[in-house]
Amino acid sequence: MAPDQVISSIKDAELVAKRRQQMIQGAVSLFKEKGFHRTTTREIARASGFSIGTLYEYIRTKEDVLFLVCDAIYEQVKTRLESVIDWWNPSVATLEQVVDSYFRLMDDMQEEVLIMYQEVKSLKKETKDYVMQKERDMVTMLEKVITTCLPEVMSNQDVALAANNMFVQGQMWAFRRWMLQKQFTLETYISRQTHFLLQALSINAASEEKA
Amino acid sequence: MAPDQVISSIKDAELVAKRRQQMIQGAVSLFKEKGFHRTTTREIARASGFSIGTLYEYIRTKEDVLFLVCDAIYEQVKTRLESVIDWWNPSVATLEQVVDSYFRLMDDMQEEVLIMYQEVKSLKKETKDYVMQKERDMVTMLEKVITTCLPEVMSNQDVALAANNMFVQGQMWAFRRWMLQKQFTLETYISRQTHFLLQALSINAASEEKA
Amino acid sequence: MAPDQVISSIKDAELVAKRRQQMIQGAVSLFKEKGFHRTTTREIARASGFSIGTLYEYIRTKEDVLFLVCDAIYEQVKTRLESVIDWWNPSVATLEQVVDSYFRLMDDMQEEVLIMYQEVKSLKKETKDYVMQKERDMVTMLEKVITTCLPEVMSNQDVALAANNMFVQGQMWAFRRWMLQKQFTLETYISRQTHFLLQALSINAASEEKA
Amino acid sequence: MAPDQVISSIKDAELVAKRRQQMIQGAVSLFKEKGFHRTTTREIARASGFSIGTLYEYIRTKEDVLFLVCDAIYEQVKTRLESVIDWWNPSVATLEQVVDSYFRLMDDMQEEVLIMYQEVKSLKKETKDYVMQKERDMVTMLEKVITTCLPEVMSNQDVALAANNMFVQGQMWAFRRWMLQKQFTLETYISRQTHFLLQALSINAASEEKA
DNA sequence: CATGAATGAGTTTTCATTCAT
DNA sequence: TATGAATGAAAACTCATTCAT
Repeated sequence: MAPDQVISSIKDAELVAKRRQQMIQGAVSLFKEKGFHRTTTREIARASGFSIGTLYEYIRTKEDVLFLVCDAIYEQVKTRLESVIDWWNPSVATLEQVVDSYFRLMDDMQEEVLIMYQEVKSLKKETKDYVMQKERDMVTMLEKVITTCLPEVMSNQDVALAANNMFVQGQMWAFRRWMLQKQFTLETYISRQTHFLLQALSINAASEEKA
Repeated sequence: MAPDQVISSIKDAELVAKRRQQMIQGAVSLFKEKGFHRTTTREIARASGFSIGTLYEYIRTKEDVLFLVCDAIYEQVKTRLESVIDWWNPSVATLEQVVDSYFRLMDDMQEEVLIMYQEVKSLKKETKDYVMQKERDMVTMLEKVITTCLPEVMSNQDVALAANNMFVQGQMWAFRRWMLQKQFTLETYISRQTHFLLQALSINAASEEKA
Repeated sequence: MAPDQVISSIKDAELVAKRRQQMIQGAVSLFKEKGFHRTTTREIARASGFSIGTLYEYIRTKEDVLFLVCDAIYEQVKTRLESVIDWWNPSVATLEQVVDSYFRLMDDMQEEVLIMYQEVKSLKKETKDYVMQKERDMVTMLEKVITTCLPEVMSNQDVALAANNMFVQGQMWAFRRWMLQKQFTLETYISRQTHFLLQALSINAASEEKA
Repeated sequence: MAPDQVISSIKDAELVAKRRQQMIQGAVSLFKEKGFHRTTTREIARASGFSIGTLYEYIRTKEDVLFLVCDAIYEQVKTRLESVIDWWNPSVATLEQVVDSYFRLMDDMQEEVLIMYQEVKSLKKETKDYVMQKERDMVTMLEKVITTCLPEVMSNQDVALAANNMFVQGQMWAFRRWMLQKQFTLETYISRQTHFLLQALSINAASEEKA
């Protein structure tokens, strides 16, 4: 479960998990405040509650911290999103429910989403790919929800597009909050975006059917 | 027009403009490649064709360069977008035309869009606000196009939301290219997004009218 | 016999000897590879087959390891050299035999000789003196061999010089191998050096006799 | 002349030469005192009379300093040795003169010779090869002197061996001073070594001639 | 006796910025 | 105006050593 791309000199796996948990917590709050590049490893150590030497017993490089953080965020989003989907009763209402939950999740995790958006690029290719795969997985999950919950048959491309849009619109609530959160409450934002989404989808489907 | 937030020791305004032009050009290509933080001022000076000493005659801090770059990018996007809008013949076709142009513009400026998305946060509040105002202006412009071109009457909120969605979907083509550009050509992306957008809007309008 | 300059917290002397044996073996192969300074105590512990904590039960500082290693090497050289000398039948042939054995010994222990040459200086005065005394002992031994085996009477100085030359020429085979071992096989090297040595000595003796 | 393996960010070549001269001087005295590994770059900078930042304008890594130092030492030895050889009047007396000068040179540069012997190994292969080539050149020079100055014809191997012996015996005066300089004055050392050398060579030649 | 997690002083290196020429 | 040498604070990372278990 723990990303073992990151090598630790500590043998006790449980301890590694615990310390990394502390580390992620400390680092996230620092990254929120000042970004990855402006945060020093010493600050991370201090915020995690241990010494710089100890920090480096659990990671190899500063980038490892970023990776751990990004991975943890994705994992959290993914877990929470999965827990909400009721695969057994597919219906438009279910879809609406998922959209609602997802948007609320994004609201909860605004800062974390920002970190992802702005810092993932600093990961080196290998680890970036790993993290992005998780994002792909989530979009795929949304695609499945859409396909399952909507009665109309849609092209794969349209499903993909809708899932992407929905995914980004959720994030948009976080990374454009300076703009949106002046004009919208979370409730109206969810409601109007859901409305748009469903109208676009059903009509789209309907019009495609006729054609 | 030139952002005079940034103070220069040089008197000759024309020269300042010229040197900053060189600077922006050099810096953009470096930021594309390695991001703001990993680019050094020496590299910027070299890429701009002058010495580090000269660089500092035209700016006060490294952040100034970032500001100049961000500002220039926004200015460029804004100018090109404005040039395309035909305010005198509002119609759905005009709207479609604007969407098309905007998406193609985003395609052209993928790298620059990425810089914006990932580096603006490194600006200090004051200058960040300045740059974001430009983004606000652009969304406002899109809102006007929507209001003007669509026959139906929509709530301000829905217009704002549609404009934001459209704006972000354009950017999404750039910052999610690793995902989207495997599945879509630019043409199909534009076509399906336009389709979704219009269906959502008109249906939305229609349904609101009835209500 | 075991260098008790180095203090251990462990009481059981036999165990101390055993562990230090492991330690020396591990350290020598590491020092050969990367030198004393570039080798870490953790690596030494691992190569010795126990933990870093255990390592420090048997030594006080990293330098102690170096001392132990140097001491062991000298001890080994000394022992092997002593074992070869036949004090009961002094003759030029015996001398030749000693030279031959010594050079072959140096050939066997090239890496160890290199460690000595390059790292002894890192010992602190006290321990360095201890180690160097062993070197002095060996030269003295060679002096005795020379005096005993050669019929001619030589000045103490000349004997000392000859012993030193011989000693260094043996080491030279190791630390100048990049140069010598392209031009000489061990056999020719031994043969020519022996030739030089004997000619110098006898002639010298002869000439001195005359004088 | 200056080793341009080592890259500097400073353009003014003269300045580079001057600063490196300062650097070498500072570093040599530190290396003499505590060796390469125990000397910090900050100490080198201070001893050179400039800041740590400036130090790094003239080199890339700490190892560069070592290379510069080793190179300078060799260059100095080589130059001084060359200057002493009188190629126009080859004779045994000339050979003796060269030996004498070389041994005195080694006496002058004892500390530097020690640095070479103990630290060259820390250079990376590439630069080590470069430095060692200089040593090879010097031995070659000695070989030429021997061949030219001695009337007898010797095998190449014997010439090479004699040159190596002579070379190492000079260095031996430096790196075994703790042993030798108690028993010998420089003068007696030179005189006896010369004696040995010549006797070995001529007799050798003589004996070979007979054979 | 053995272990290995914790520590933090110390090391090399970078780089934004200044200022004399 | 233009240059580029000089600066030093700050950063990432290492590693000998300790000590609780």
